[in-house]
Amino acid sequence: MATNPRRPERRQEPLSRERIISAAVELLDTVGEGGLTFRALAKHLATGPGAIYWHVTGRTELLGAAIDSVVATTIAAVDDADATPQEAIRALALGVFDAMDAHPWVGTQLTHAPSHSPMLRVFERIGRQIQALRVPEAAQFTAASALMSYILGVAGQNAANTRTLRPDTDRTEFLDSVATAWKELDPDEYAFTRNVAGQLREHDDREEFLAGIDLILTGIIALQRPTG
Amino acid sequence: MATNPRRPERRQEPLSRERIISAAVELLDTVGEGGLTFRALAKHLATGPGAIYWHVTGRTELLGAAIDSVVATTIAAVDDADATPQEAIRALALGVFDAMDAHPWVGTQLTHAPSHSPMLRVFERIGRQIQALRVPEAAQFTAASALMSYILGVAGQNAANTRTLRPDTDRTEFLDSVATAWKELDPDEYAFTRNVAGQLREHDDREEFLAGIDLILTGIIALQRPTG
DNA sequence: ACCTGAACACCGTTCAAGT
DNA sequence: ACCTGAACACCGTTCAAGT
Repeated sequence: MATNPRRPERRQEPLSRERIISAAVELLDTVGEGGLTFRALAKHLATGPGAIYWHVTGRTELLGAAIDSVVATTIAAVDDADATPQEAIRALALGVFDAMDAHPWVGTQLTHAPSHSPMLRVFERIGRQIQALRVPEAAQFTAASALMSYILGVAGQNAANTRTLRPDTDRTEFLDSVATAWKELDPDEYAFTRNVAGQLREHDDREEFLAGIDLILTGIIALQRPTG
Repeated sequence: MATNPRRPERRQEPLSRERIISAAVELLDTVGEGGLTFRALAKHLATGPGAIYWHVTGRTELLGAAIDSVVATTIAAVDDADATPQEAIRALALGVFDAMDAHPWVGTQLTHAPSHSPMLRVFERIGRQIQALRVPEAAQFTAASALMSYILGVAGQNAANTRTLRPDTDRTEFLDSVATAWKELDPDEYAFTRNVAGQLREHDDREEFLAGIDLILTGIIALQRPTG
């Protein structure tokens, strides 16, 4: 018998940085940030924890590489060839939003990444559209940064929410529970919050996110220098 | 000799939730997020790690209480009695910004806090100004959320930066090094980023932050319903 | 009621030893 | 060159035992 039909541990390919990172992404998606352990990852790759260190310097770099790979793929997939600058920015922002939605840990790690390289990719693509919007040079950095910060903020909050959530509760159920909690706040101290609790219940995360982008875009367009 | 002039361990007051939290804030400020250990905290309070659990359910709650106390104090100190809505929002945002500056860990933990209560305080105060700006009811939630997300995004980035920084490097030195790194990026892939690298060098964090707030405020004011 | 600190079940990371 | 896995130096958290 030359080949064993069911090897219990298949060590298909040799270990590689690439395989490690994609296994890390898988683990992050399934068990969350806390579940990404060198021991768990090693088991997943049918090896010992030490082996990983040959390809990766440590946990920080591993997390960084994981987001980088996810964001890079997402950003590359956004097609803004025939779009107006505004449309392109919305498409880009939505791309990041959907990536966070699929991988909630991206939201937290986006800011934590020491390389900053995933953020830099987004920043560059936003910036090009800012230029296309004829924003004066001196204000271009501000405009692109504002959009970037907003996107990061939403990412962080979304990640925080999914982290708080029981894995089985769905969106509307969650929003309902928050809205109910808000309605029970002290009427004097939290008058506004109580008042908008209803809007929270019927809100769509993606639309709300885009509405925020549009607010900033309105502000940016007000900076526009004349054509010609 | 009734009193010992130099008691080596002074256990002034009994342990209390309050003392634990303020010791936690002190530790976070001095040794950072990673340095806040139950063992270190216990030593600081001249007790054992187990004692802390009598007053606090665990590390998550402790961190939450720590930001809550810092943000609550900051927010309470912001006086917006005689300000226009725009001025009040700027003052509020700057308050949070300065709190983050003094306590870099706040930036990260603001989103992580499970109670969300520090964010809720800010949200409420922003919201009241949004109402004063005569934003239509249906858009009030969006407007307040956008400002909130932006503030959180900047907070997160700031925290990430100070975390990356060697404790001794100062602001301008850091900005210079980032600007230099940006100038060395691939000219085709990062044309925009290279282009604004100069603006990064001469930028003021606080002003940049406020400029972003103003962009969003411009967008919000465009939503304004007519007076009367 | 509150505190103590040893003990438990984990971590990330290192490193001698293997192939 | 690459992998192995025991070992080290930590964690947060628990809990019997003390006051």
